[in-house]
Amino acid sequence: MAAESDDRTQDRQIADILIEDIVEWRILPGAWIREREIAERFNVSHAPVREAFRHVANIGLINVVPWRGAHVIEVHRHTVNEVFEMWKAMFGVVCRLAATTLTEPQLAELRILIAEYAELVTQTDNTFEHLAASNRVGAFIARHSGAGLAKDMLDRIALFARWQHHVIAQEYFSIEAGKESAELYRDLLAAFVARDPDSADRRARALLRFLQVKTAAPLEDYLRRQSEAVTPPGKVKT
Amino acid sequence: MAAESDDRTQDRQIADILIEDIVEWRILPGAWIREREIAERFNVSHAPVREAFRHVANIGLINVVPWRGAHVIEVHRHTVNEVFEMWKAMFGVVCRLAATTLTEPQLAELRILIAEYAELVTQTDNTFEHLAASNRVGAFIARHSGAGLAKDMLDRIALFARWQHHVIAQEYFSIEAGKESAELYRDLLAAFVARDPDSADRRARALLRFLQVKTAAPLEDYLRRQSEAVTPPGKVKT
DNA sequence: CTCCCTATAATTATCGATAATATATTGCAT
DNA sequence: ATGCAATATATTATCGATAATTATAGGGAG
Repeated sequence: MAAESDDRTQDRQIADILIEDIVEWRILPGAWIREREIAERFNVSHAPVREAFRHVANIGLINVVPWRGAHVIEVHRHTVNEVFEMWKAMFGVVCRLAATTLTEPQLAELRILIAEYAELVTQTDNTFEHLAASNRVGAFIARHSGAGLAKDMLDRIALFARWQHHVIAQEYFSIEAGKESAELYRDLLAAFVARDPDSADRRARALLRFLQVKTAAPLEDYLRRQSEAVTPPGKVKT
Repeated sequence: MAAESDDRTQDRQIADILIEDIVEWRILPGAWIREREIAERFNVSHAPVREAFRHVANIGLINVVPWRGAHVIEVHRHTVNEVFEMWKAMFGVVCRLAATTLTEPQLAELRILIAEYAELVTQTDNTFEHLAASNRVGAFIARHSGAGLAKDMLDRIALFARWQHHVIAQEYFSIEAGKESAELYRDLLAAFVARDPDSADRRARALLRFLQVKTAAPLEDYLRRQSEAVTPPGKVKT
């Protein structure tokens, strides 16, 4: 996450695995995670686990409360909206930079990535692969935009978005939506080619706005069902 | 930083002090900081210091490299620009939210804060107090905007900006600039009162853009002098 | 039966020591 | 004198144990 520091240290490896577990909903929102439990899982002392917790907490996926442990945060309606607003804004910043910094070979590579994405959405209906391919395009732009801090922040936000969308990925993605977003990616590329930062910013936002409206309804549905399902029995504690 | 977690734990306290030291340039950019040194300074073991380093590293002010320690990052021209772009974008997001969530009493309080700021800039020429008052206004908006993640990110970005501006605070701030930015704050408040998110977004950006153009020249000067002063002798290593 | 206080158990926070790693230094061969 | 290799040193990474803290369960009073 932070400028290619080697992931050889245990705390980084553990943090990455925990993050992946949370984002893929193997560890559910609201769940408490204990140092000891994780330490035993990885056969290490709890010291590196503590540091891993700090990493994940700084990403924002868990909340560490002193002498209690850490618990995964939950998905809320206004959080979803907030993440999207941040995502649009920060992706806009990065694309603005990218419009002036991307080199010709990088643009060529980006064109290929987008073409691959456009082809993928017509070939398979595995929505997780669609998402992965889409994320690959975004990550490529971020990586080569010359952004440092902005790249880190965008990565974090995109991680959050991935987490929130994971549970509804199968619903909101369709062939037509895939084609349309591929088209929007091509528009963005055109802005890069034209070296037009303002246009890149606008089109980056437009791309995510499309995603925003596509995901709004299914996510709303999910959250409604979720809250109706768990509130009657009483507060969950585990 | 992360949702009112108690600052009673040592690692949090140490992290906060280190952050303050860096932002106020008592620990200079590029400097290496050692666990042992900090541990002795606070009369603690180095375990909490490690965690504090993780905190500061996740903020982005230092870079932890395995088996080497941590070093404060340096100020670069493109970083300055990047921070401003992020700041504008994220402040825009938060103000967009604030336009719909700020309550009437909060708006009244905000009006007072802005008035205090406007008065302050005409009474004292202590530029650090100007900055502090300005930051108070921004922090108030962020705190009551209803933003969670966005607030955290904005806080981090504002911290970065404070760090980069600290060294030129005396140069870029003038009575006229203070008056003009107070006016821009009032415009922003008007957008809040009108409950107009789009306008709030635009005016938030305009406010920071004003600061951006005001700081650009002095900061450029500083960086030029800085690089001319240190490059001839050779690479710094401490 | 409910509420409050106390004792216990579970968990984290901190410490001190040891192992692992990278850099700097020294000696040697060229 | 210079470049390379082995060694020495300094520093971090990890571990195991102890101290500090919180939540909980149980008992007693109202």
